[in-house]
Amino acid sequence: MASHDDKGVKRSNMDGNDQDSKRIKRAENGDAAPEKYNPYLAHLNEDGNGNGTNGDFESPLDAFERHKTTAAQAAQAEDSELNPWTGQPHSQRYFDILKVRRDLPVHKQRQEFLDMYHNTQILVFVGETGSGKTTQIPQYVLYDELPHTNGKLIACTQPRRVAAMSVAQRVANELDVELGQEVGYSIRFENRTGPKTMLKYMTDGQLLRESMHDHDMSRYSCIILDEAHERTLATDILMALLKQIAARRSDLKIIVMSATLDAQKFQSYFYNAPLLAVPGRTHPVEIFYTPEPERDYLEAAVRTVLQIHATEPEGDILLFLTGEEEIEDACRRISLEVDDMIRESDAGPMKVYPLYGTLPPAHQQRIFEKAPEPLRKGGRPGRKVIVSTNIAETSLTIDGIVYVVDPGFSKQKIYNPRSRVESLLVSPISKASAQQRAGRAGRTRPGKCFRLYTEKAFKKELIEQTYPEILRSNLANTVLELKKLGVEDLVHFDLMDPPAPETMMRALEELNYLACLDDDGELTRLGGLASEFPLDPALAVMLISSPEFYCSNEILSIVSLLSVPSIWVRPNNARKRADEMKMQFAHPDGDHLTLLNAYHAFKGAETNGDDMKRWCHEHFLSYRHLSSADNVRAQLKRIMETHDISLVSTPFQDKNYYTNIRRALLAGFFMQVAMRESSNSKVYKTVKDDQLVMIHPSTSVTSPYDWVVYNEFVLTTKQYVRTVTNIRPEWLLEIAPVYYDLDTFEKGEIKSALTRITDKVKRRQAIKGSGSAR
DNA sequence: GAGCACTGC
Repeated sequence: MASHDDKGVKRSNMDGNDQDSKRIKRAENGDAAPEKYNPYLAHLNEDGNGNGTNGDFESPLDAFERHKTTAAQAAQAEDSELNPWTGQPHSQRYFDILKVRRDLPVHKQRQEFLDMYHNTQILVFVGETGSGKTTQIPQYVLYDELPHTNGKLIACTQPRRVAAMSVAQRVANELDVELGQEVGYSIRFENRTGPKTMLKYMTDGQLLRESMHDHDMSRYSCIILDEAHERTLATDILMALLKQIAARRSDLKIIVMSATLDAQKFQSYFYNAPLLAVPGRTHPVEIFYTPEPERDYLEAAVRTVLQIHATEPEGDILLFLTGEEEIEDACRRISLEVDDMIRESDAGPMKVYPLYGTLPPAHQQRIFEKAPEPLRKGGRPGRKVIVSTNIAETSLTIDGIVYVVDPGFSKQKIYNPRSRVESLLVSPISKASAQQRAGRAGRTRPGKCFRLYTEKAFKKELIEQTYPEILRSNLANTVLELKKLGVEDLVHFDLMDPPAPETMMRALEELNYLACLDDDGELTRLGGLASEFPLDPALAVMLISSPEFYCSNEILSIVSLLSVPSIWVRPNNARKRADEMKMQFAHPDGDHLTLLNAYHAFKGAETNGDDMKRWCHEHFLSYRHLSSADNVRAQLKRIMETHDISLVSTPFQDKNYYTNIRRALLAGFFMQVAMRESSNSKVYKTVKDDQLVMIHPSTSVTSPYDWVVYNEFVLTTKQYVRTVTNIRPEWLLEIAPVYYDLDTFEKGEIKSALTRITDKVKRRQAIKGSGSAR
């Protein structure tokens, strides 16, 4: 409804004067009645025209005054026999949970919280793990915002979907309501909220998406940003936006919730907002450092795990490593050594579990199995060890961990704006990360953390905080979003950590080439359309342009496949068979086309009624990722339909079926093109930035052309381009004439090659022109 | 002839 041009217009009337008047009326009622805090007399003050809670019943809430709730008052309402929000009798489970809730550290400070909340627009809340902040604070707000009186919602954002879903479920139980009614959640692909919803958990990215169509976030009376210390891209942008919105909307309250470390940074960023700190509930963790730096951290890690097993009392171990390969390797080594230990020194049994994101969920679940029993009655106790990436640092909590082994490294995304390459690099972790890792040992009882670096290194070499994502990313997508969000002046957009000017410039340049921004940096129609899609700008532009190439159905499929993790499965023990299977789908001219073939085969088998899990397994394809591509496709298709982007195909028998698709790829990816150094060479040079690259060995392109378009640049042992498709250079000049304006090219092989091609095309056109009647 | 930290729309 609101295009980005009419921002600010709708505000005055949408906020609702009648809601204000209602609020005032209620305040008068309350003030007039001396019994205003007695919920049981509340109905005597009612004017009888149903401005009460959701149903027609007497609720203790009727005596509440917005932004004046006290902890005692709220507690009394919570103790009522009837649910104050629904009028239904409270269940026994409700009262059981209530007892547990009142035991949480945060409960003691409910009044203190409310006092602060009443007196400020923005509040910084610091609570360590186990404080109960994520579940309780939104409920404290609920009892103070009284959403039923003004129809506005309370939002609580989470960086991850699972968290949004599980916390919403928990809070629905705590409030004794059905999930999706008074309490709901909203994540990509799933909106479980309804007309009654008052409290909504959501991912930070989802709130950002929403705000693209509601620049003032006018649906909400309070927005709680949880886990703000994680500094996701979405949280950083939301913080800056909310800072702006707060100035326009005095009725909007904001709570920023974070773990301890950088609370002051949040405070000073939000105009010295007041701070409330609540202690957590964890057990002490003893920290050990190595006296000398370790040369080989993998070896040291394996050794430490075995030593714990040999000498420390019962309790499970968590070892942090950086990636799949390293983890599988460590698991093998630990298992072998433990077998020796059992034979030689009667050690207890030990089960080793790998844990990383690309592991299928069923395998991930295994980490929750119990530690093994002693090998014989009265024998040494069994133990489990989990060897994990950073996923166990934030996303997954495992109870029962007593020992943590921390070599001090993780893979981190790095962005180099000069070469425009994002890559993963094994880097030292931050102090905050190290602390978080250590904390994983103290969730159920006192624990120990073995850091495989010296205390001096911890103090002197580790940075305080991991750099926020916004400083480590290509910002093309972000800049497009900001433009759509109505942020006019990017340079003065008040981000907590402003990215390097060069990164901004690169993003603007990229968007300008993609015609999403005009030369003045204004959003174009294409740019506005592109921002509607949850895609990187190049993919969005490719999708929007695809009808011009008569293949939007196919490009839609390809874009979806490129938006999910790889659909190819290649188990270590069946690589050859997996590769052979992949060859069945291979298209000699391009990996994009191979992906499409696999997808079409998948959909064909589905129509046949095959058992798809089995079919995928047999064809070494990932059922999970193909299904999620299907999901993405449906979402993108809906967006295309709402914006009248037509879905068309070239008939499959037409000889141009694949050519059209290959040409359409260039509409978005004309900047990701490489030219072969010389014929028969394996080395390519990327256009304009002259990087030397090789085609990734996973390719299905059998006879590479001199020119290829690629989906991504990966920097591993070598510089590779991955997912490549053969193209003809004359297409470049035709499809992206601005970017391929030869005057803008540095002198070199690429420029001369393109010049030759331009001349050839001109000659050919001249002949055609003179030869045909047209 | 390699690899894929994690997350999100």
